[in-house]
Amino acid sequence: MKNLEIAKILYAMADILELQEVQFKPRAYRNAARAIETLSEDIEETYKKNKLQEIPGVGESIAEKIEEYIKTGKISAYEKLKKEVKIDLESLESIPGLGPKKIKIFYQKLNIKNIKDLEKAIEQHKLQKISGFGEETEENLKRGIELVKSHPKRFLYAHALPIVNQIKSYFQKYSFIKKFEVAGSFRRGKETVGDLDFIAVSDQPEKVMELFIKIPDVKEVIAKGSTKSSIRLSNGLQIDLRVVKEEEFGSALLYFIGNKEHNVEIRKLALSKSYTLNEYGLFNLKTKKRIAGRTEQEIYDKLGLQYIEPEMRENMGELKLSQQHKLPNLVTDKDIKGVFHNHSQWSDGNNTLSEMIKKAEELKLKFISFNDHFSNIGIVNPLNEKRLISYLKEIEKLKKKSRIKIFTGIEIDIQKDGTLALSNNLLKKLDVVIASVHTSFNLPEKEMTARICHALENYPIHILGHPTGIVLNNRPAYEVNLEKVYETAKKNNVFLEINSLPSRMDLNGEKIKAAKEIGCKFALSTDAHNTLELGYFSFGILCARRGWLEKKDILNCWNLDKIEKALKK
DNA sequence: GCCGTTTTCGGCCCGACTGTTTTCAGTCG
Repeated sequence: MKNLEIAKILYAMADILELQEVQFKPRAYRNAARAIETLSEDIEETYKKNKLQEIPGVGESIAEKIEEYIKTGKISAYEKLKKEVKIDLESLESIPGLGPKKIKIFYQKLNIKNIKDLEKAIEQHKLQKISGFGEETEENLKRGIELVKSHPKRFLYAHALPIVNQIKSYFQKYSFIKKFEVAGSFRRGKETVGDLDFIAVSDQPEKVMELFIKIPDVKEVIAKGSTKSSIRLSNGLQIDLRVVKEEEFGSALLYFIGNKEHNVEIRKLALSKSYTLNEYGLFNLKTKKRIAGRTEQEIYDKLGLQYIEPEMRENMGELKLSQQHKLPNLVTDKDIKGVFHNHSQWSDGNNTLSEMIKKAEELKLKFISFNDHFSNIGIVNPLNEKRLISYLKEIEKLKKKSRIKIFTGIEIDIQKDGTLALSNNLLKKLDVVIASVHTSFNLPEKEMTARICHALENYPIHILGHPTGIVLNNRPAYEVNLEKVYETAKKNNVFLEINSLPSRMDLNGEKIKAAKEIGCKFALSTDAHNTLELGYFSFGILCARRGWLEKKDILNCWNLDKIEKALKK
């Protein structure tokens, strides 16, 4: 798949054009890049079908450039732009407080091309000598560089969750704060968040701001105004807070939940209906009179839209469905009857089988599936054929005592050549076979795709475990043609895993949506290695909701009879 | 460069805060 490569080039072109102060084109390139980045189909296929211009944001000119890339591996317009601008824009733009305009000035005056040059210039206090720049700009950029170097760009959702809860309870105890809510990518349930956004309703915004910059663990106050402030915690996480009036709360939520592209589209829609929308409300364009703003629902209603769940607000076609009142009825935590893919002390888990069962009962689950490792990787204390027999015997015993349904199973490695280390006869004796890639992550795309598809086609596999192999902030996804994997999974009745571990969230929402469009079904896994993680299925639900899934798409939501039937191979 | 429920030409979302210099451009979300 060349989708990401092409998107990256278009983004880079947008950055350069912006630097050259070309009007409007940067946005056109970014729109196209984003659409290509999230395209479920291999763009070469789209090209072969002569449908490039059906991608939103792609017109004649960009289509030609994509064609050129597919044919030659290059886009000459990009090569030309690169020659004109020899600046490492990507890394410079990642520094907070530094945008295209300042980068341009630094380049023209001081020949700064990258972060290293910038650091040197700051050290020698050269920036201050440029008119319009002072000591503080230098200091801020210095801190920005340190930040970029020292902290991961994004925080895991699950790591942000306790911080969100602490901040909420910190503010909710004050009577002059009427409402306090989290927005931003956290509210949209993204698997990682870059920062946290909060909205408060209060008649005394200054007082809220004073409280905010003094919350425990603040390392730095980035900005402080009368209604909007930003701080950074000592762990590097940035937190923004905006205070609004009661009648503005809905429009403020809408704005701060985002995402940005969704906001742009919804504002354009407002304009087309002779309204204007900002964070303070929906207004009549001519009279400037307020039409709505107190709740999100009110605004959606006035725009003729069905309420859109935050997890869907990614400008991926949700607005169109909302206009037609045809949005999916998203799955919720309550719809989950049980969880797949759990480990115990039989392999690399921390708890015994019975401790895990007890916890599942406490969580009011109706079933649990045990899938300890079957592998030749020593570090996970894997099952082998001999130990598997004892494992199954113990589960049989526990089944008799348990109040909930227990599925037997294993998580087995898909070996480098696409084979599994257990015969089909033995595999068929298990209720749930999960097959995953745990070794040789660096295969070329073709080999990796063939490896996974071979396993799916030749073994009685129920679930493909963590299909991309990504470990967030740690290991990239392996190179694989996901579209082919999805198609093969569908053809062979293999459920795609939604792995709920906070560091995996694999498949994520975007990929789930693409797989759903191909017709795949999904199984929700906890991949729990202890009793605590057994409760983490809500993280997987976030992915499912971001992937537009309904109850019917997820095995875990079906009746037990239907689940058992679906697991017959 | 893209796009169309007024449009195939003329638009392209909107506002707060900072740092610098005295009225605003740049950045960010």
